[in-house]
Amino acid sequence: MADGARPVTLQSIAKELGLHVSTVSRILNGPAATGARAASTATADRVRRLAAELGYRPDPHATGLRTRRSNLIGVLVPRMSDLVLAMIHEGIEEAATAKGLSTIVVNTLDRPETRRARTDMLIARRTDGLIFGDARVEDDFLAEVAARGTPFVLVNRHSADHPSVTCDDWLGGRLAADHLLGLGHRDVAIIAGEPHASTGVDRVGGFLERCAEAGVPVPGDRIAHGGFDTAAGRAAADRLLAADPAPTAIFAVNDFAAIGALGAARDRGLRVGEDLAVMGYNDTPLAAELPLPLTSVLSSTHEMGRRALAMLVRILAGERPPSERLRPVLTARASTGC
Amino acid sequence: MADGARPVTLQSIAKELGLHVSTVSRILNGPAATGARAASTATADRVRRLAAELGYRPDPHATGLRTRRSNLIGVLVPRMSDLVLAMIHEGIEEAATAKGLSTIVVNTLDRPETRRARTDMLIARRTDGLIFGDARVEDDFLAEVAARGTPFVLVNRHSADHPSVTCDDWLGGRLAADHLLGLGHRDVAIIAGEPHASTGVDRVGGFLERCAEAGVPVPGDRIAHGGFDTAAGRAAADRLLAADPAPTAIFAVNDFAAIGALGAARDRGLRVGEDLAVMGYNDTPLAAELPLPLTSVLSSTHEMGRRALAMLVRILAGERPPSERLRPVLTARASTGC
DNA sequence: ACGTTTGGCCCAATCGTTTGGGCTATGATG
DNA sequence: CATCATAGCCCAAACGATTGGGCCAAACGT
Repeated sequence: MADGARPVTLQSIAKELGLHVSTVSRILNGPAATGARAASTATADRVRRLAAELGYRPDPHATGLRTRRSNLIGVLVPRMSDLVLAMIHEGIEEAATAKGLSTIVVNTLDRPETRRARTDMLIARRTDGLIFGDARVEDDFLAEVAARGTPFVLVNRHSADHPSVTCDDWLGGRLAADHLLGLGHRDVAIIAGEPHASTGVDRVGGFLERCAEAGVPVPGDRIAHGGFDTAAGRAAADRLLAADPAPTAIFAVNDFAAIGALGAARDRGLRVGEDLAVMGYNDTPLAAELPLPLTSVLSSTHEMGRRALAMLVRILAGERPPSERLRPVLTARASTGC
Repeated sequence: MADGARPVTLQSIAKELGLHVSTVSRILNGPAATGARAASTATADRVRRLAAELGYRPDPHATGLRTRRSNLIGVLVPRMSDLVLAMIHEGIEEAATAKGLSTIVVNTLDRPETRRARTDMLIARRTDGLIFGDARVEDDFLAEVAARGTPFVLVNRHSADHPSVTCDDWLGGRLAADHLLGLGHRDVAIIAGEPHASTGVDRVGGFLERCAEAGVPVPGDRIAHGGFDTAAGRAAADRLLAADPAPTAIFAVNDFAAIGALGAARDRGLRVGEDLAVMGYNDTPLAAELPLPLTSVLSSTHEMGRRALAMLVRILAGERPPSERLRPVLTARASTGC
């Protein structure tokens, strides 16, 4: 506390105590090993005490300049207003804080130019590493970033063999299919999300695989692509439900899209959970609390974020950790008649 | 592009061109005024060309060390998984990018210790200024931060006379009351959110004021406090609807709380829009797309974020801009029978 | 023809830390 | 008693950019 004018630096502490700045530096920050050799315990105590009293905080600019490490991690997400990404970021931040790192988050809006510009900016800021939450199925840009030598991991979506932490979306898709098939549905439709996101692609893939195993065909016109948000979900459901006969169940690869589907169903006078089964994905906090609780598949977003950061830290330390897939869990609720 | 080993610095450019580093610095960055006096246009061109070719990016650590500016803004929010804050942040980020600034966002979870720790960290990182999205009605901490000399603005919630950009929540509350009164409701209830947030307090205040003007009393047991999320909204609505007689309309100060109320109403067999009117606040993208579209009051979150950043920039420039209140707009939908 | 301006640069200090080497007593060792 | 290790410090050179002053020559004014 109690500064006001002059910032407190190693210099000021050193002078105050009649020591050399390097001595103070080693005491305050050096690894215990060096610290021990650097000064007597008595001196070290005096230094630490004064530093605490003065509220000394090393200048990250100076440190960064010298060490070439900023302790900053860049996080790129399509947009933070997507709840899933916001929760992942909370996990990232939690883990980062524990490691003394901070994050700079940027919204790329899933737009290549924005993404490139923001990535450039993050690298120009000398972030130590990046976490991409907006990987695309075919993603040359990532290879480019890798070639430039910037360490990064992917989260939520995977791409090629770049290190990533994701939910096992393929399995999640299978679980979803399993659930609907178990309820007796034989004519199911999918709101598939954007084709460039592995999340959607895998969920659909797993779903279709399971359906195929059960001998239930899902023709192409039962699959509607589009965005991950409510409006897109509503539009997609409108298309699907316009068919005659209409499907008896809809699997949306995202809770918000599922909510849109609920709206579309209602507009058609369908009773969801009876005439039509609807399920989502991610098990957002909202899903359980909706007027009509939504069956959904939980992907542990928070945990994904934490692990992504942990993985990045390992990479920064020179390791080459393998990608991770988290286990999804299905929770059945009223929207599928449970 | 095309580096690989040695980072490109002013030095490397200067040496390559047989110039002095200071000359290169002035050309590349100095204000046009100095730039002109710094070198001939021919030299300036050569420098700029080479810099571009080599992909020179000034080292922010070095710059920051020298200039004592990091071009980083710290943003503190209760949590980014609150859609309202996420959207505000998008606005902040947009405006920040345009000014060459970046943001470090942290979640304070509305917890004082977390908040203090994260603020310390942001200051230790030498952020140029802070934006608080988690101001409290009685907030000594802000005074403390101000006393330490850290420039900041508040966004979304105001407190004391600290500079802030908020929605005119009082007016918003009045609009809400106006709407319900206009529909003939004379027994209304409020899901009021947390008492430490000015958003909730003001919305309730304006609402009550308008009701009083209309001669419609709203007794204390018609006001339920709690969180801003769906679960809290459901719990609050459960309490309110348990009364006999039950209110005919509920004003929730937040869309998510309103969604919870929708659930509670449904569980009681009430037809929202007919037996019971429910309205929210913020006009989240979700509100219009819900199975039962929600009447809500729009607070331009994006704009709020942009303005908050603009205001902070002015403060950093030494000005003392006045606080701003943005105009809310009510949109009537099916949940109030429209 | 001889100041004086000024265009075009270069010098060097500085910001705060980190870190590979000293340097000097003191105590232990042979 | 000479030698050596060691504890406990100090020195100084970075890191990369910024910035108030020079300094020199060419152009200009009278």
